[in-house]
Amino acid sequence: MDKLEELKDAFVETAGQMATSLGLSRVVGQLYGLLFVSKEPFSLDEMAEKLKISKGNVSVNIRELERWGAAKKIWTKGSRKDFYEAESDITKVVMNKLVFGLKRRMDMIAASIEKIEKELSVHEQNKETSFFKERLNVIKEIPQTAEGLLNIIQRFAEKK
Amino acid sequence: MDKLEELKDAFVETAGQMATSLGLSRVVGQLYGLLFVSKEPFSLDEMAEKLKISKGNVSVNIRELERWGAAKKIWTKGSRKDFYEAESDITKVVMNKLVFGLKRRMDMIAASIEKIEKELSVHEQNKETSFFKERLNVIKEIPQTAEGLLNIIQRFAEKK
DNA sequence: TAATATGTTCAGAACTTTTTGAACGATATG
DNA sequence: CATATCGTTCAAAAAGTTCTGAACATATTA
Repeated sequence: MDKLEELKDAFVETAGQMATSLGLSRVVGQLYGLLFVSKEPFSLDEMAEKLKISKGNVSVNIRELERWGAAKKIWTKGSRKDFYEAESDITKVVMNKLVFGLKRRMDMIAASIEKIEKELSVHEQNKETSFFKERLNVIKEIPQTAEGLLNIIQRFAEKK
Repeated sequence: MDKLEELKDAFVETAGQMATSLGLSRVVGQLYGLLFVSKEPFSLDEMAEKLKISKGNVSVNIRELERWGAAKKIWTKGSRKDFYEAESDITKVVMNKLVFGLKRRMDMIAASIEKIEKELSVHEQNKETSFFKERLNVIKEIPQTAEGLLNIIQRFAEKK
């Protein structure tokens, strides 16, 4: 195999690992990597062929990338195929996706804790409940802290 | 069932979700939650009973918590059982674990990319390789950016 | 309109992760 | 020393996740 192709493959694999490290799907990372190092856009079939995965798999994951704004469809004269290319300013897109997702989860957790706290306050008060309340107050700080951090990260990403 | 027990169960479940959101194991989160809202330490069997999971499962996961410094074994007079209680200053511990893990992965990725870059530089130079190089330079920023962010987070956590 | 070339869907297969529980070793008790 | 009570281990089961590919829908071409 061509040495250049080998290096591209290695890059695609690294992109897959990177995605995994960020809690995203491996195939999504590989697809993005593939498009990112190619000047030419690729069709579904080409992507499936290059990554040795099924067309169905590509179809689902490429649309995921499109949904995030990380890949875009290219219309090509004289072909019925959908071609895709990488949106090169990916960092912001992925960052936002991650930050937004984490924020949402933190909000859900904060809501759960508040609900418990509220129900606890209408419960009979005794030593056990007051210990529980104390603990809840400690734990409540986590989503708050996380929220603060996520804001910092977001500002950091926007500055870029 | 006792209302207070119900609320504690809800809390334990929330702790499990929180762990999941941070990329940790659900059971580890549940175990920590269980210990965290209990004044009394628990034995293996008690934890298994409360969470309705096997003793083997508890054994493995409680040691994980212990390894992180998030739970500690309590010696109790007149009992052969191991009792555990929550280390209450968990935030820093978990934060460090997460940050450290992410840093390690980013380092690995940075190394992969550098390796590719190096091999590319000894390859014949043409239009295609220079495009590839350009792209590599863009992607190289990601682990660098992440590293910077992780440092910010770490400082943030230490301030707490 | 029929045939062809696409992208999409989703049931089941393949793979991965988590959990169980029986077997085991270690330690305490009688 | 025999028995009972622990915690640990790990093979196999269960549950969860990802992938495939055949069936299908839609659009294009002849």
